[in-house]
Amino acid sequence: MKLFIFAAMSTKVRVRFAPSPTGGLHLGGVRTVLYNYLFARHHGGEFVLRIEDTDQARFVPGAEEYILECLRWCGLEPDESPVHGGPFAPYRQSERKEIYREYAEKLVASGRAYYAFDTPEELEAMRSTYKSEENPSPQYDHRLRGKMKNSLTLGESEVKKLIADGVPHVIRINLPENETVSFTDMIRGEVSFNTATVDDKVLLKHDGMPTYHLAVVVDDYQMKITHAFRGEEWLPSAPVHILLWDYLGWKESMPQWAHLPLILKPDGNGKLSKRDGDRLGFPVFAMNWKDPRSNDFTQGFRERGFLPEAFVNLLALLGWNDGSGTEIFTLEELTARFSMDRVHKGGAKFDYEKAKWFNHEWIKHAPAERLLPDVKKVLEQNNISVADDSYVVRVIDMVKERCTLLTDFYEQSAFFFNTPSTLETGAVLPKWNADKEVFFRELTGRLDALTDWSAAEIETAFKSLAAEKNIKVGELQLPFRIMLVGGKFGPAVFEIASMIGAGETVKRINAGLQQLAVS
RNA sequence: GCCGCGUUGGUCAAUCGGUUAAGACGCAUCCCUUUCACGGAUGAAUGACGGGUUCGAUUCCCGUACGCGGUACCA
Repeated sequence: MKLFIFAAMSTKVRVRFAPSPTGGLHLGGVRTVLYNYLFARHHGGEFVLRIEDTDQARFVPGAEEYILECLRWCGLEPDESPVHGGPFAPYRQSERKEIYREYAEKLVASGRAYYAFDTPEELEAMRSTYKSEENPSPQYDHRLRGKMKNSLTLGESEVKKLIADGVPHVIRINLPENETVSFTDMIRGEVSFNTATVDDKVLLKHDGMPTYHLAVVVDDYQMKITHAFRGEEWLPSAPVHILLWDYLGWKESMPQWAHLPLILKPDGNGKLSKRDGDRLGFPVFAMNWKDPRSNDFTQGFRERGFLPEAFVNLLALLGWNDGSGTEIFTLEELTARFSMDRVHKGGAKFDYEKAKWFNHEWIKHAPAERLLPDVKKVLEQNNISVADDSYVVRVIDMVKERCTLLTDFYEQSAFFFNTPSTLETGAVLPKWNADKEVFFRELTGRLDALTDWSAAEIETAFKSLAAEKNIKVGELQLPFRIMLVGGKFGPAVFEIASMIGAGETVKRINAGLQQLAVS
């Protein structure tokens, strides 16, 4: 029993999301976070955010904060991160710089890696001299490393001298000539590669920073990561990572891998990019992102009017489903049902129409109180100030089924707050006549006399006058709507009249009468 | 070029050898509603191709085609 408990504790699930802070957070990135989060929560494990900022040239200030804010908005907070802290700090690779060199040197000592002194120009020269029709991109591999400037081809004393002289160099992995590396991917099953086809990846760069290949292995090991999920684009370099786990002597603690399918552009093929969103008119980033260098601005799902619940829901279903046919899930439900073996192998084209449907579903089913802060924000952005929250709550309940995006609440409910400035008179003009004009003129009097300003009373007054005048109620409802709303949309007219009050209703009728007369 | 991974309606997808091949989005028609929606009903639309294995293949195997990813001192 004791043993069992120990085993259970030692295999506690730990996963990580490891983005590089180079720009806005792509929807595919959020999905990777989600699957990590869901898997961790499902198994009672921990979710770590690690920042992969080993490329100083691509570092973008603000990107890390942005990523954290995205996770917060989605409700996918990490247990450990640069700001949350944790037992394995630091969580920024740039702050772990010294750690990596030691392991790289260890690999050199054991012959699994070597120093390489080739300059960028020399590498370029190598590529162009060996470039041919059947080999358009020559690799620094077992066939070519013997022809390059490295500790395999140079004498020991020369290598020592070069290093002592401070000549810039990198450390590259020394891959076997012909070995099969295979592993079991949680999504794809058995995957294997031959080392002959992969190059001697740089492990440690000339500036002392590790490349992703070294850093991901060292950090996953040190942070006790049990399951490593990443995009499918990493599959080809998986053998390098697996060999590294082996060469470093950590094979027993290597995480289980899962390579997630890509999210594809809706038209054509290929990975979905920010450009596709710009081109097709939908967001790709989770939140607004402004690149501090180019000042390039990109709208996010949040600002576009998506609810985080919907965003998370739609992302979960993009590449996974539980087989039941249900599509609307809360985070809690997703956590309970998620499993990696139901993740698809093939990439999924992003469908913005379906994304909007998810949001619409969430808005329709959300309690008005949940929507209140967001709706108030939308109204305020359109210069509608809200004094009475309970009034807005009632408005939300009346119009939410008509709102696909949060931003739709503006045009769907503006008439509850402001007198419409322009009326769509064209909708009633063709059938407008003197009888109707008289009806509305008299209607104002009847309404003024009402003691109980309820929708039912208004409707009764409206209908009995119509009967007296011998006009079909249906013929009168549209004009009434146009006067109150301004257009052919919105909830039941009598409800609207009841909401905006007697004075405002009469005022709008008179204004409408005037417009219909002059036009 | 080479290596790897994929491929069920327009899109997301179920099926774990035997089904009339679910369901959802979108689309169309109808009902409800004398607005717009919501809701309800109906419909059109799918296994890339060729070989095997099998009594039986969408499902398993092998090819081919196509697509994607990788092929950096980027992640």
